[in-house]
Amino acid sequence: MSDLLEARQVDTATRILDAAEVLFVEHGFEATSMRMITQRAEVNLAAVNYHFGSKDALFQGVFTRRLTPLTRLAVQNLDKLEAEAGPNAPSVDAIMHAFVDAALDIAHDPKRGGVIFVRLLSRTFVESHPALRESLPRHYEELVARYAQATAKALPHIDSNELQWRLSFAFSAIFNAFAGNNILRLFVSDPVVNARDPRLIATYLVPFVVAGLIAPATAKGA
Amino acid sequence: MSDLLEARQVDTATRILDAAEVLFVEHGFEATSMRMITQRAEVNLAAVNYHFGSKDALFQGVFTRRLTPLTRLAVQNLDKLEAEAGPNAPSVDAIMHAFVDAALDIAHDPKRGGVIFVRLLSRTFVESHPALRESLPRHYEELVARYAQATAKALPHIDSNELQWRLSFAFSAIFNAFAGNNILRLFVSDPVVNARDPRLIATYLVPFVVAGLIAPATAKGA
DNA sequence: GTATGTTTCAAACAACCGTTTGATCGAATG
DNA sequence: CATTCGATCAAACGGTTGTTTGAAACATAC
Repeated sequence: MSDLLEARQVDTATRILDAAEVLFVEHGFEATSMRMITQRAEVNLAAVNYHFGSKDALFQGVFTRRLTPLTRLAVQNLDKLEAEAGPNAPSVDAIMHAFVDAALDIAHDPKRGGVIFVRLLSRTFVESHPALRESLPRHYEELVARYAQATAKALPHIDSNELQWRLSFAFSAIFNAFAGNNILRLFVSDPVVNARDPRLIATYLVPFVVAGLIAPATAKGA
Repeated sequence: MSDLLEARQVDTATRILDAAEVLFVEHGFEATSMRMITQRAEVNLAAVNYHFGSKDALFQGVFTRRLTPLTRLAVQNLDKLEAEAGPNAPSVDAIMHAFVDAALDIAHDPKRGGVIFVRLLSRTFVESHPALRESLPRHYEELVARYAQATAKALPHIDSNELQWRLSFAFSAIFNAFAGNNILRLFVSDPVVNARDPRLIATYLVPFVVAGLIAPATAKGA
């Protein structure tokens, strides 16, 4: 068959990954059934187990396909930043931009998952599913260590305990924002803010978390 | 039988609510089965449907029991704050403390749900389950309107669009922190920070979100 | 004591879950 | 052409899901 006309007929495994990616971010892992996935991918029900082994393994497969490009990009951005800064520490603003820009790049590139994967990744971080509690950290260890270390260098007056809390808060805000969870929408019926465009979100997001990170150290003897 | 000795034998419906509260926060709504709930509550399987009608309705029941005291307390705290400030606007720091203190009060009072309900509430906000997407906003409308309005008065130089984003980020950080989702634990194998005591969290949390809220307005023509 | 209305109970319901099976297809290899 | 091997398929697997049923147990009122 002419590989020119029918080459678009994508791989079965890829079709499954694409379908699962969308459904997981829409309904969550537990609420997404095998039958929903295979139906959307237009493949046989048994195809998931044949190609991936199990539903849990498929979940991991969805991530391993996308995760490496993202972490590599985020680390590259930080590398470049530190190279430019030379002996000085890059500013917290620049560090946070390096991270968020990596996510934005992915979000605008459908071939690397696009906004759907960014939302799925964020949602998964927040919900923390057991099937990924072991595999995800391995992918991220270097990334987080590098960013935590860079932030610590930029903020030497914040003790490491408080800084770790602040980074935790900052990433909470970042991941929730990218996950499309406009928390206000949960209780305000008609929110002014409803855009899901990550680039727009980042405009307001970065200054917010930077301000929180660089705030004066909390008094110890409270 | 003597109501003195056996009065502690609590209501069946209450036993179900208590059991469901714990299980929902531990495993999430979807992953918690009726049989898990009734087994923990030591009641018959049919009791849930008899007393609440359905699993979804039980989910709502878990919230309506606890939500009113929490929102009332949070609004009371804000009332008191504004009364003290007179014509002046309370500081953002005081406003955020009013909200967080309400959550802390609940967290330390087992009779109003304790830390378990605070975590469940936070988790539910983040995950946003369909069964509550309609009922929760009604409970919270006044609360959020009041706090948003107070914050707007304290920060007149921030336009309402940006302020709504910032509030969204701030509540993301707050709810995630109380939900016990130490995001860093997801990728750092041995986090320095691992405490779940809400009062300890709040020590670092409030300064962080306040700094983010009161940061200079983002330049518009970027 | 009898009748009334509420609560509890074991059992079963249909529907769905993730997974497995064994047959069948299709293309590449000898 | 025959064989082999990976991919696809309909069908069924055992198990769990939320919910319903009808009888039994209970308390309350007449």
